[in-house]
Amino acid sequence: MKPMTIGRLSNSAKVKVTTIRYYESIGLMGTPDRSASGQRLYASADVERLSFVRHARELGFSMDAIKDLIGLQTEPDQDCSAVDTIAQKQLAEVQKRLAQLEALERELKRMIENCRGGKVGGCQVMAAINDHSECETDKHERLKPL
Amino acid sequence: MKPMTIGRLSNSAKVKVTTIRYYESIGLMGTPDRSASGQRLYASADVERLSFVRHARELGFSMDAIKDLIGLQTEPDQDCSAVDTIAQKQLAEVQKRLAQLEALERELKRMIENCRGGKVGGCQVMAAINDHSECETDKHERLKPL
DNA sequence: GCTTGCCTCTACAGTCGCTGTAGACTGTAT
DNA sequence: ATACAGTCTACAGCGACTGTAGAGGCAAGC
Repeated sequence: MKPMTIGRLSNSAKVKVTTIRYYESIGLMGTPDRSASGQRLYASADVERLSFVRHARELGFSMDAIKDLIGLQTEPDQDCSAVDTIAQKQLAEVQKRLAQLEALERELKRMIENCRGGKVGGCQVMAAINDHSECETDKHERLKPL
Repeated sequence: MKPMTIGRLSNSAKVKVTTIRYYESIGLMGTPDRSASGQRLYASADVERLSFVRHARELGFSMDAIKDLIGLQTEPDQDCSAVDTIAQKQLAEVQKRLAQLEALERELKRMIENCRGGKVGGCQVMAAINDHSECETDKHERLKPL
């Protein structure tokens, strides 16, 4: 069980060094031991914890949700429905976002198909952006960044 | 053609007052006339321009892309292929994002379906986040926020 | 004229989840 | 001994806004 430096942890868990320090600063990673010269020292359990965070991020969970999940992980005797709830919420958000993006895709395709070339002045794409009146995306809330 | 204040423009174009000022600060809205007391004064052309920006944002275009589109709008005699290119690029990004989210949806569904209740210690959702080894989302680049 | 109450002004800090930079120190290989 | 990669702290920046503070402007009712 020899401790590893932050760089090795970074390689093992595939999370950048700077990001690890950031996670520490927001309380996701606890405060690691330090060597005599002040370098952070990690154990293999930290690789797992950090990988867990990375996987959860890849699944689109927010930092807050991940904090909750980590909290639950440390109480293995609790009922697992809290975990299920968080995952369900995440799925619902993904599906909502999917619906928005599908509407967007239809809209963009429609715009592009109507474009027959020519000058900007008569461009149907421009016209479509300008006259958005009967567009379904209008009904949705503001789109999060792509 | 009586000029309107920023609040009326905000109502007409459905863009918040603060956002209008922000757009001005990044050069999307030009510098409006001012009343004797320093209040911004807009014309109906500004409603159209601002609505155009809002529609483009709703379609997910980046600020840079919108700047380009506005630039093109002011030269109506140019060939419209530049507009088409920007829209195509946007569609491609939407489709890429859709593919990512669909993979995510499958993954989350799989996780949740495997959950049979019980204690956190044996939770399959947790296990799925932990052991992500054969997960397709791993192959994708980092996910943008939902 | 005066008050009420909303509108507008500027300037700057905060959001999220990091990333990048500067400048100094540490550890290891040759 | 030297070179070079790794690590440290502290802080600024990203995009696209949003929120705040504190001041001044404007129209309507009394």
